Amino acid sequence: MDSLGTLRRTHTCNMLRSDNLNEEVILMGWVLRRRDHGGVIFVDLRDRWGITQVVFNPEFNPDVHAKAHQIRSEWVLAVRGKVYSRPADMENTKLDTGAIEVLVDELRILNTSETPPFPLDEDIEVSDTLRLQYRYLDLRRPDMARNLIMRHKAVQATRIFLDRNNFLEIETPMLTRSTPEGARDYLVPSRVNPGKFYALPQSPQLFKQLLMMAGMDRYYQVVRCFRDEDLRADRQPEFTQIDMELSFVGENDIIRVTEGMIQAIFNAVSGVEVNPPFKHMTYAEAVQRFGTDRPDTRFGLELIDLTEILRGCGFKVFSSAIENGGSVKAINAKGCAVFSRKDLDDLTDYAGRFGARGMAWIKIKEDEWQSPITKFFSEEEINGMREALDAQPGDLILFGADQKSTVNQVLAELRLELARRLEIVPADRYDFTWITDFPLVEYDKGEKRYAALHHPFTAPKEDQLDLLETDPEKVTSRAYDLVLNGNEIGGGSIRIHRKDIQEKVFSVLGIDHEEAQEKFGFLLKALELGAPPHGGIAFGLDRLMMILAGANSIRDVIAFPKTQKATCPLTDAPASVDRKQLTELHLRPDWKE
RNA sequence: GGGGUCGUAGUUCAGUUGGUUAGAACGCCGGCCUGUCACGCCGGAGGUCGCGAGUUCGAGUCUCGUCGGCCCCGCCA
Repeated sequence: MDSLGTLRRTHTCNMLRSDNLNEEVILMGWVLRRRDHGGVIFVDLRDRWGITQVVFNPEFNPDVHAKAHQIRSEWVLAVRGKVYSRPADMENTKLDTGAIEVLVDELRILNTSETPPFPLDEDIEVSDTLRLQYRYLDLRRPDMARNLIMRHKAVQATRIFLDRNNFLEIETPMLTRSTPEGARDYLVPSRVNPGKFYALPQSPQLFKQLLMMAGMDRYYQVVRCFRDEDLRADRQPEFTQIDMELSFVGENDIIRVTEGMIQAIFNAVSGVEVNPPFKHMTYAEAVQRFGTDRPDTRFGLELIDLTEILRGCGFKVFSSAIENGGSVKAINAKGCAVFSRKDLDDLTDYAGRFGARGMAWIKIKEDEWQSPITKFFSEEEINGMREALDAQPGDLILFGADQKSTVNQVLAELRLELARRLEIVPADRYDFTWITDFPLVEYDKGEKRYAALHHPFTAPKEDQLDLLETDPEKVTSRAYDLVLNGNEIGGGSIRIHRKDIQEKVFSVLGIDHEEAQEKFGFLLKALELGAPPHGGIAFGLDRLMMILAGANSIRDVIAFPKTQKATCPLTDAPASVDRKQLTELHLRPDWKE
């Protein structure tokens, strides 16, 4: 006889309702909580579906009741009993199953449990190390279980939607070659080929393009990607993308099909209606109005450019920033003139974290513009600012003046911080924006060369090919990002399908012919052998789920995530390996332990 | 590589100006309790104050170092 005996589960712990009265049922699950009254004993039995109260009554079955006394938290039980309605006024409206209970006639203890290292039944914040060390307990908690269930539903909806739209799910290699562009690779030494290494994919980019060249038309994959970079709340060394590529399409075809996919995901996961088409905004507009290419458009506090109004003004910090090619922009924090000196100091400190060397401000009062810097401005400049900012009494103006990129970054972050402080961010709104017309490349001052903003396979706009040689920074690419509430959740582009253009772009990026052949020869060859026009996109599943789950970190939507040091407290990975393993891999174990 | 912050009972936390026996709540253990649902009542056990050094008559508290968690910059799309 196995440990279940003859018992087999008939219902989950979230299934029984008043309709089931008098049915004999068998439930299995974990003991969330027991309430032992000496006489009657109540146990809240939990599985991933929910909670059902089961009752042990000494008058009904003394033997089972006696056995139930020893039950403790997180023991695993099988119970057989009959469904009863709870006595009048004893229903628990907090539980889906709160109208009923199961009076137990047979109890089978499937397993005992030690006292758990942290409570599973409360919303207490437990330390992350402990949660990850005992992740299997953490995942029993309803919030975490809900997140994983959500994630499953999202992936399921994705597969159904894409299948109906004639996409093929095709797997690409996890062991591939290192790519020079982009993030640091995770490397895997080759035993069979001494001194050579595979890389784990940062994305299946080249393979999915090759699949288009293979005629697969529409490809997708829910795929793990790897990047050996430092972690953040929204960055893990391994993460999952919904990766897609389509042939014979332009930007809008891809945008249309993925909007449908997002709609299907939201509907399946949370029943939230999203309404495509989503709005579009150019990169230039996003940077101008919000200081970033992933604007949170759920609230105002937009950046106002005062550069032209204040050119040559008497305040040297501003005028010299403008003379040096920078800009002056400002945010009108409506009604914030009441901010204290400390509030302003805090905001200045905050701005400092993003490179601001200071933060000028003006409080708009009924009779004056209160600020240490007002005296530097002419009446014309004051009036110009008043008009541009729509400054009204009670407002607070916050300035940024520096190189353009610094001003944008500082004010973009300041804007978010202000919105949080003012609590003006609508929590249950989903604001989608497509960002388009990105520059193809930007100049990397450190590396002294142009770097691809998206990646080196992104197509330039076809009417700007001439600019590639003369003024690469002016070239607009055919890339697009989908931004949701200030988070970049997806990005893609129409790719280069002509060999001559791909070679030209490589050369702009400082990859000479020889290097291009060595690293991307196989792609260039494929472009010579009938490559169709194609493009694609990839969505960050973890980030999307984080937003949908209302979580603060993608760790909360990943079953077994890593700590910020990229370790796993559960398995203790990464770990040392035997000398023999290293030798086999032709690695020299000569570092210090 | 850098900045910030945290580390005290199983858990979440408090701990005054450096002061003698380090507290609370929950949990745990024992007892009582037949309608609770965060059950209740009574009693009890439980501490390498992350680790190491230093200052001091005396360190949970101050200093330095170190390890770890988290947030951020750099990095990363």
